[in-house]
Amino acid sequence: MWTATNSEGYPAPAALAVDVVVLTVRGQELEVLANRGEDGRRALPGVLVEAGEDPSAAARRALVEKTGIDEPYLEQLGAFAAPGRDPRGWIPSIAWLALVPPHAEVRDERAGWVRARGRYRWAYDHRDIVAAAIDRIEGKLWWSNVAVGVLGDEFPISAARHVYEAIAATNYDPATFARDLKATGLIEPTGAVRSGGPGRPAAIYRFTSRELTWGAGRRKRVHE
Amino acid sequence: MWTATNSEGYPAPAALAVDVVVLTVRGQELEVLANRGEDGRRALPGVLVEAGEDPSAAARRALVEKTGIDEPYLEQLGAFAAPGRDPRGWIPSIAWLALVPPHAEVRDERAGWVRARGRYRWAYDHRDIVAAAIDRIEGKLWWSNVAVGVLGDEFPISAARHVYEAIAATNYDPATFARDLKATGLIEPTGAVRSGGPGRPAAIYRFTSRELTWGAGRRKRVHE
DNA sequence: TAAATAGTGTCTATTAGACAATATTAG
DNA sequence: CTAATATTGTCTAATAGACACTATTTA
Repeated sequence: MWTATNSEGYPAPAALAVDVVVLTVRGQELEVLANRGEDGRRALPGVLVEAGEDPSAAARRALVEKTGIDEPYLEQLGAFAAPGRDPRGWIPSIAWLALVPPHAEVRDERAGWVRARGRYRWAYDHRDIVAAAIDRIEGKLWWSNVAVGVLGDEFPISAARHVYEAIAATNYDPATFARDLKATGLIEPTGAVRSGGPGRPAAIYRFTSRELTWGAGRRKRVHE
Repeated sequence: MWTATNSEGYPAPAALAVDVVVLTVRGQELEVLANRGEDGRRALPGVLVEAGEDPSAAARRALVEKTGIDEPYLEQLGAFAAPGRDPRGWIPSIAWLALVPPHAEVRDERAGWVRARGRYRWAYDHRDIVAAAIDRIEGKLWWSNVAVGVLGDEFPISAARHVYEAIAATNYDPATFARDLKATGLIEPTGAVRSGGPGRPAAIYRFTSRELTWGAGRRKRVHE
């Protein structure tokens, strides 16, 4: 059991942790990066915050340890600090949501992608943290360009649709989806088209900004 | 400068704090409870989390110290833990949003209500925390029953309108407001009516639940 | 009575979902 | 050609804002 006492003589947290919910969309699934522990429980990537370190930097550090991603979309989910959450001692955690492209390299062999909505046994309070991450991204999906984290620089609308469908856990009509995504004002055509498979070549779009931006809010179906 | 070292020999946070953004609506204004410091800067009510204490309990404790409120609407805003945020040392803070009725007693004579959107000098990073609180409540206003924290058990629609207008910083048409608030499904008529001043007596409503509930989402104007 | 507030009804522009119809590619 | 995907266009129901009009109270 880790303990700490501060210079005033009072008990202090033994450490400050960050845990990162790294999400991507692979195939038709929203997936989360998880370590498999010895006891079969999954665990989120995490590190302890160092003295003088900004927690967002620690989250980025945890992410780089597991993947090659250096500039992810990263957003704070909140603090998870219930007593007893960490068996090592009093260690509050700041949870983060990261969105990365599906081709992100996974460096750690103990880590792998699992379905974000799957029913696994999670270590600590990581089940709650993953649930918070899914809620957060569902809520922001149609109001911001969060999906920028998963999509590459340039993409056809259909690729965006697959990402949105996986996050929202629903299916969108291709025509209506394209109309409504364009109406957000978050994407713009590059002018290029992409052929390849069968079917009419698709116009290629990009997000007008890769920073977090709020678009013309849209109330779209989520789930089913 | 407070410091701490954990049992493993590494630097640890000197303490864990909570800060609470206590909001209410008085008159036509969204107001926040603030302490006035010696240097003229405002500061949010806050306490240090005790060992073994749940941070939400610490937030409630900070609130009870300043007001007589025992069962506020309380929601976590997130962790604020940038290095140097607290001159006393490495003290991460978990920020909370509390919504209380306007008649809440203020016990501490150094504390008082100030306009939430006013331009004051704030201590620490409290300006950011207050801004986060305003963003949060604006965003949830028409999607949930958060306003339950400010309104009493029973109220006429006009009282709800004043609260919503202060939070959204806008004016709503009374007829349209009533129609749309009822359409959320979050309120129900008590059957009672209230007369008193001039004008037709108003039907009295209550929230169907005083716990946080999500209603039929509504995209309403905010600001102006 | 006038003034004030509450509540009903209506009109319009926008929007989301569904889906028909057309366009353009690969095989 | 057929199958597959992209894109345009149309229809409808729901919704938000505006506002006219009616209802009921106090002074």
